[in-house]
Amino acid sequence: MNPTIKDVAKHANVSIATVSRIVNGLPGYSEETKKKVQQSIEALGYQPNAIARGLINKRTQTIGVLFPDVSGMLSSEVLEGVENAAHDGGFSVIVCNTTSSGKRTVKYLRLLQEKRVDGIIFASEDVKEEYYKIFQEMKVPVVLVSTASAKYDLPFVRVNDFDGAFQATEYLIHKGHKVIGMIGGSEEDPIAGVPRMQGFQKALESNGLTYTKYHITKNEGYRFQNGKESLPQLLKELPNMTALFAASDEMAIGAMSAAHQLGIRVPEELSIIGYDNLKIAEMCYPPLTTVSQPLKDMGQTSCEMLVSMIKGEKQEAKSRYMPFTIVERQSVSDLHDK
Amino acid sequence: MNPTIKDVAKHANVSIATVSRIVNGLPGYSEETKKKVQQSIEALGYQPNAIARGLINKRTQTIGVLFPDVSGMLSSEVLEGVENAAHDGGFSVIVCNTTSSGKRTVKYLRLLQEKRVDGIIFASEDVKEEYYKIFQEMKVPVVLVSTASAKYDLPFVRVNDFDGAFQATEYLIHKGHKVIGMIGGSEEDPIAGVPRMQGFQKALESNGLTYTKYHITKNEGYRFQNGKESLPQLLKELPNMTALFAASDEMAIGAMSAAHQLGIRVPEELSIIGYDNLKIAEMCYPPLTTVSQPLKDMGQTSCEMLVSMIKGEKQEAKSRYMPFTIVERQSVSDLHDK
DNA sequence: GAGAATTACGTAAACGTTTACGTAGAACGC
DNA sequence: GCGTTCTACGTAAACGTTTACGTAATTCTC
Repeated sequence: MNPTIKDVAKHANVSIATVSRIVNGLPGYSEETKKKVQQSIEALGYQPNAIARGLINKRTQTIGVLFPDVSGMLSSEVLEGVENAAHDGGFSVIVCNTTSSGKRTVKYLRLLQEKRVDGIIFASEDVKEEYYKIFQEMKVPVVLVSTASAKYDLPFVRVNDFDGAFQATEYLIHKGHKVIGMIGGSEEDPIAGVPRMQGFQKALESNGLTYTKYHITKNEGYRFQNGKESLPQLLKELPNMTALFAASDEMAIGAMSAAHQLGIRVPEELSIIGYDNLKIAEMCYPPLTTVSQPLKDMGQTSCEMLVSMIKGEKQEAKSRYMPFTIVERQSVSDLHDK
Repeated sequence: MNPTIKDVAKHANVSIATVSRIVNGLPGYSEETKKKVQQSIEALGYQPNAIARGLINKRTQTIGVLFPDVSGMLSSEVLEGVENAAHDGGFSVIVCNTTSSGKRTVKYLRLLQEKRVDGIIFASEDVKEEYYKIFQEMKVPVVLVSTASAKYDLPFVRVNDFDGAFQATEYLIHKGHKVIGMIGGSEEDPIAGVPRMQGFQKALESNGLTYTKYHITKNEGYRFQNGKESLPQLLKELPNMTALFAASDEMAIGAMSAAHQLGIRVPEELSIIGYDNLKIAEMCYPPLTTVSQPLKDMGQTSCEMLVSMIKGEKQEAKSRYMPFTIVERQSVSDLHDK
């Protein structure tokens, strides 16, 4: 098997305690023995065993990350940030794909509990009571990213969706649009669904434009297909609509795709603004104007928060709203120009 | 702290050995004590400590996955498959983002070694000697996904890129195209770069079409931007080109984007076929015809192979070429129809 | 130059499991 | 009824570390 600290000790003719001290940079040995031991380590190719270490330190230097959809573009950008910060902080990350079904989440949480992860990042999903109980049992820090919890006091990192939607809508209004529709998410979704619809509604109303429930189509998810199917619906309700706000980039691009098929030119006949700023937003044609969530940053800061909580620096890290921006590309036209 | 096996033993008035046997389903106790112990486990909320278990079993039930670009769409789809299979096999996955630079790869490999992962999945990157040495030191199974190694005998899971490129090109030829360009990857890349160019060349030549080095633009990467910049170049060399094969979907979509800007209609004036079949392939407009790599499947089977190697079922799992297919969408026109 | 403080180690317990081995009692064979 | 084989446990070592504590030798203090 791999050489252990004992082998090194024997080889260098010292005790294991001394080797341990040298490996961990603790004081208590001469320069001479240090060299001797380091040579033995080299010679044997010794690598400390993190498992044994974890057992005694009660620290695994590992965090768990739960995503409802690992392969989703949103998740993967957040993951990149998380992984980055974790690595910088000396942690590894175990990814768990909860597949947006509850049963698997609990299984994963139990697994992470058994593996004694030092902390958890929980993404894009609502925190159910069941989950929260396990969090408490585990007694490890948890931070929510791209979600939040009304019921439980857990630190989160996200953008203010109400404001984001509000400003996206006002952006369209300022471009001279008067009849604006929205492709929305789910009314059941208190995180990304409802606030974006409310922001949209508020923007219309505070700018003196009419708002009815027919201005929004509701969807189960936030996928391409949802957007594609929503456009015709919306068009039926609002035939003279000149612009629309989609609650996700995927839906926005779905709508663009539907528009192409219907022979509606974007942005000449229909302006579209999205939400997320995924990588695809600049790849589609026309490039999508959208509300940019700093996804990677969000992953990164959430992980930094978690790490500092683990290290005990901040017992109660406080939640953060991340800044969003509207990135202007070419899917929105300015009616004033005509 | 969390209750340990000792606490359970005390609570149930048995020895820790008995508790261990019951927890692990080994024989050697009466139904009566089993019940008693299970009740104690319930009462205390005992969860076995996987770290302690790992220490003694020399099995962590964890695998490491190395990607050069975690947030890339290709990686994330593969990751989903890997995660899935790992979970089914009772393993957790630690993700590592090697960021396509070598230095970090070695650091990660060392880390995985310290954490005593049971196996490694290595994706989309060339296996350098340095890495291979560590693989050997670690003495754990490794499987390559979406890559392969000429020098080292490591099992891989991938598609045959030469064939894929060949068929993609023939697809265009069968649609009546005579002047076909390619947006290629890197000549330095023996995995995804060279074989795809060779497949392209071979297809042209065996169908009696002219091939020159000007038929291919070479690129450092496989990204959107590479494709976008390549189209004008290619058009300069081949002004009467009617179709092109891009070595990745991102590049294909980059080319589509450039075409839009240049006022070239796809597919009427220019047909484009991609490679990968990422999710964006069906989201762009027009939807991209492309050669489909079963990304998720590849992740899944590579992980299944790894797990069975870990379990010792197959000492030497053999490499697998996965089937690709050409999925026809709307970015290629049939010249015979005119 | 004697006592105190410091340095440079070594010893052994602890972390939470698994498991080889031992053993007392029960069941069995005849 | 006596030896044998099971059954149902318990004991203790082992996995590879960290670390509190002990101790001998060295250095310092005056």
